[in-house]
Amino acid sequence: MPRHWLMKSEPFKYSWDDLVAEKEGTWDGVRNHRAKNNLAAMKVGEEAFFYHSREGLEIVGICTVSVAGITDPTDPTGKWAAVKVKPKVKFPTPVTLQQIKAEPKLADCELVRLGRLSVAEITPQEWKIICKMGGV
DNA sequence: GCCAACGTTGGC
DNA sequence: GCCAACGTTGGC
Repeated sequence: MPRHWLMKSEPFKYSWDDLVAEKEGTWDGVRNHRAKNNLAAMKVGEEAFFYHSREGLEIVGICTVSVAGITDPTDPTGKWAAVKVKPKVKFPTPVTLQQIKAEPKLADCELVRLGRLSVAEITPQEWKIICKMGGV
């Protein structure tokens, strides 16, 4: 059973459009153990929402894990994990944080509960609801 | 090994 | 720009 994820990025650092332009992006720079555990658990082919934090505050699309279980190239100690992702689809309607908080079924997802977690897991039910809200 | 102080993240 | 939440650090 593939798991689902949500990855946060600040759009002025690395946005959805940047990922699309690059075709494949390395998700690195994570320095939080819980986020790292999520990164390390990802498998090739699993899908993740791409969320814009600080600015936008919305899920803008879905990306697919293309390379899993690599060590973070930006980390000199080699202790942190990273993955590579490819853009899959852009949401016709981005799903905002307000919408997620307003939906009782989504109100206790990791994204809302652990606001500062940069890589969160999404349950299959939450995944379906958010896809529908995004118009996919 | 505990806990207070401090730094960082991210929503508002 | 502020502040709450959380992680990390360092003194004891």
